[in-house]
Amino acid sequence: MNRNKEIARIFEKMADILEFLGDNPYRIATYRRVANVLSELNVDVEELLKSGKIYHIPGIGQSSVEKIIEYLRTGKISKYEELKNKVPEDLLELMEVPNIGPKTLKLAYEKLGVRSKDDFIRAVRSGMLATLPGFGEKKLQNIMRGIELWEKSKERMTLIEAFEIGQEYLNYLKELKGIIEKVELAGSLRRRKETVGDIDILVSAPRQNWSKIHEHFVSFHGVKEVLLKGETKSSVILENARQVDLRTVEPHQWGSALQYFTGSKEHNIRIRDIAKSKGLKISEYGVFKADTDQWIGGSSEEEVYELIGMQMPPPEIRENTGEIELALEGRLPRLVSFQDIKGDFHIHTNWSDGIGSLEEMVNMAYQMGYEYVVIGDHSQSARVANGLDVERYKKQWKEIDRLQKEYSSKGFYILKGCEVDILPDGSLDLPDSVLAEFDFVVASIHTRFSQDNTYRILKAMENPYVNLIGHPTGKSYGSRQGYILDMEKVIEVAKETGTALELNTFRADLSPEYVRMCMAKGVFIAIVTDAHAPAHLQYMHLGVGLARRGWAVPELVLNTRDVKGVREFVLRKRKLLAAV
DNA sequence: GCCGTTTTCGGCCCGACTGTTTTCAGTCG
Repeated sequence: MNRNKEIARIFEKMADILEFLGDNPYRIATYRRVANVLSELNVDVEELLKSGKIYHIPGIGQSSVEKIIEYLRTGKISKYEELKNKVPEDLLELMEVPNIGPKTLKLAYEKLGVRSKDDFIRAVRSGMLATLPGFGEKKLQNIMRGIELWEKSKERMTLIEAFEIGQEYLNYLKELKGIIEKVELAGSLRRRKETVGDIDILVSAPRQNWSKIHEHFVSFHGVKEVLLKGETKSSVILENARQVDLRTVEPHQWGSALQYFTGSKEHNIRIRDIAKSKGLKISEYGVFKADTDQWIGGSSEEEVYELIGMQMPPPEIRENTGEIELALEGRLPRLVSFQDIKGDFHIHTNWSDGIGSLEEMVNMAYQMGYEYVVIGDHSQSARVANGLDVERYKKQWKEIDRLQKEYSSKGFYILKGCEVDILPDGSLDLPDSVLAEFDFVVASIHTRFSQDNTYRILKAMENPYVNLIGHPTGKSYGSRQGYILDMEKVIEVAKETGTALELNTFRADLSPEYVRMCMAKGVFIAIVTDAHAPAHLQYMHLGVGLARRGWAVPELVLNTRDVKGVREFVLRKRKLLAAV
């Protein structure tokens, strides 16, 4: 799986270099597309090669296949080795900087002998860049600001952070009651991507209101800088260095605009291509007849897709990784939705490292409209997290029993659970005799992140009382890479033992690719919030979004089961491994 | 570089904003 990403990275680099060199833009787009396809792939590229399926992946042609074969055989791609010598790598990095593109870099490289990032910054400061044609004072300022911005915000926002900012901005814009018609978050945030670059907001309103809306938008209290402000488009930087973009369209353009600004780019390119083949043209302003430019629709997203003869894929899967083909055939699966969720399997209380009391946490779960919640406080070896020993778990159970009496009449169940540590040798932090008394057991790794932990997880799954592997990859939102793990093996053993894998909303652990692998192999996932405070439970809908990105279907999401179904899941494993 | 119910050659998604121009190039999404 990692090889897919490695090859993808090389194709991405080659695209950058070719762009710098001023190569054919369509070849560059092709390289980027290959990179995108490879990194989203849920099967190892060598397998696709063996089965010949790689030749049927749209976007990957003969020439790319040859490069992939070369990489698998030699570990290198000669075309890349050759291209690498044509431009200093340090300089290419600057392609990520806002307001600096290939043309600017090329010019600086050729006319000023700029060879590195520092060279470039010196050339700006010393006024050398200003001597080039087309570089006025404003442009230089923008470039300098771009560099500052880039250095400050190299890391992207987590989905949760982006959602919170987006929601606050949304509420602020809704103050313009009667002036705006509809307002919605778009872009990668709407697609529930694990990380978000900047926040896109779309508003529909009659044209005469637009300038008032953009004025209001840039006057938001958290705005530090206005990057641009126009009639249809504005862009601001907030105090926390995050960027927010606003687009305005007329009410009848709402659907086509929302479709367009939701993306992904790869998805939209295909959509427009399909429209074109049917004699239509799609832009953010609507669906048009290609020959006459006559507007034929686009007030709703459904209508846009219907006009080009396909189902509407949910935003979360609009990545051009197979959803378009299925939508054209009318065979999109029904993905899990928040309404299907009946409980949360992994929350903490102030018995360990949470800040909510047992009662507060349970009450919040009940308020969420759930049927049950699993209390999953840490076990003893998690000392920094105030982990519980057997005696304290038993005390907690009494408290749960007391609370349960109160909630029984409401048809709500509090399941006794724990997040038991998987120790370095793969054994568990609590004896089987105690584990057997829990209703539901989550097992997680919290130590030795730098080693291959496959054996620990496999061993934990072999335990008849372990129902769910907590944050299986150890990843935490890109900030922590996660340990080395043979996920294919983990998924295989999860299937054999009847163990579920956790999709952890806070960490965005279990990537979409892995969720798709689980779905393909018939392995259950459980979406959890890992809440450490009552309010955290509300992020469940974002966890559902992450699961949908992995094409999760309700049948294989444990949270869609009622309490009886969950107990059956637990019992089935115990029987399977002959523990009862 | 990829692709084909008009095509194995000749196309390839579409538009906004900015800055430096005076009709357009560069960058972005």
